[in-house]
Amino acid sequence: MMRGRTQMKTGQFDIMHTFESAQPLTFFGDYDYSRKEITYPFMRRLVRVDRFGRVLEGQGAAVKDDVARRFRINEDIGKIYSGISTDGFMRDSIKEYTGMRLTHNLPWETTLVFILSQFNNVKRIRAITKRLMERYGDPVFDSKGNRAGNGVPGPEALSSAKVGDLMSCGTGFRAKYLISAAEYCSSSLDLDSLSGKDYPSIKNELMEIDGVGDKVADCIALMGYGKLEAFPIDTWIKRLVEAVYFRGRKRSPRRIHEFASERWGAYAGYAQQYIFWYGRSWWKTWTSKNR
DNA sequence: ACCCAGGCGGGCG
DNA sequence: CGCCCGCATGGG
Repeated sequence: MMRGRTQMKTGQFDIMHTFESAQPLTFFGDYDYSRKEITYPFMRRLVRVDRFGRVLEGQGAAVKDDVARRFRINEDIGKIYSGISTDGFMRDSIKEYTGMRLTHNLPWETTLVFILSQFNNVKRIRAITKRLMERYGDPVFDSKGNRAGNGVPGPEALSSAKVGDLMSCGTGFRAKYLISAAEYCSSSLDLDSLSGKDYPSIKNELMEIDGVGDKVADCIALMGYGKLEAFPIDTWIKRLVEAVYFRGRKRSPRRIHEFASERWGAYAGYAQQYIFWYGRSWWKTWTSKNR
């Protein structure tokens, strides 16, 4: 782990891939394609980050700390790459998306986004999240003190929402899950208090939330708590792992978890992110070639 | 018209 | 334990 680094080296951070790769920031943050800058809400302030991971907007130590944690600035990604470069598929995925980093977001933001993700698509998750922010989020201010939209609504704000109101934001059948999760996380479970616990404990606690199953719990553990050994298995990961590593034979999620843990160990979550994002385009050419 | 999308809970054998 | 089903909604 390198110390004292205030910005990421070129090649270690690709801000566009990081933003686009269907992580929480994709859903509640924004990306300026010409300036190559991400903006996102944090503690009622607008935070702006450039392609080197430098903070351009947002005052205070809390903001600086959040940026460093959120983009994993002090992480040695070269070490992780060598750990997950187990074969040609992994090397190709890293080559294609070099600099794509896992983000480490706030637990509740991550929970909200991935409850919405179930049986849904990336574009729609983003649209729904944006609508919930507009309707239920607290206002966020830029460095000049001007209002710059709303933040992600906390569990308190959503616990009193009506199912019908959430559905009018497009949540569909996920409305009831979101409300019960908000109630649970604003009364029984303080998500932030889980931060110091280990991966299995966190996952078990998360799965007590109505609407959070195995896959969503792994996503929250990975992208909301930074547990890099978590390996979320969605439909893409399942069929990609089966195709690449099991000659297309069906494998249960339990066996895929075992496989990922043995193969990529403490960095399985990073492997998962690269398999997921690279594999979606790989799948199209592979299936057309093998028909 | 039909199919699918970063799943989950509930019911069944 | 594994399997099957329904579920809201919008885009291809």
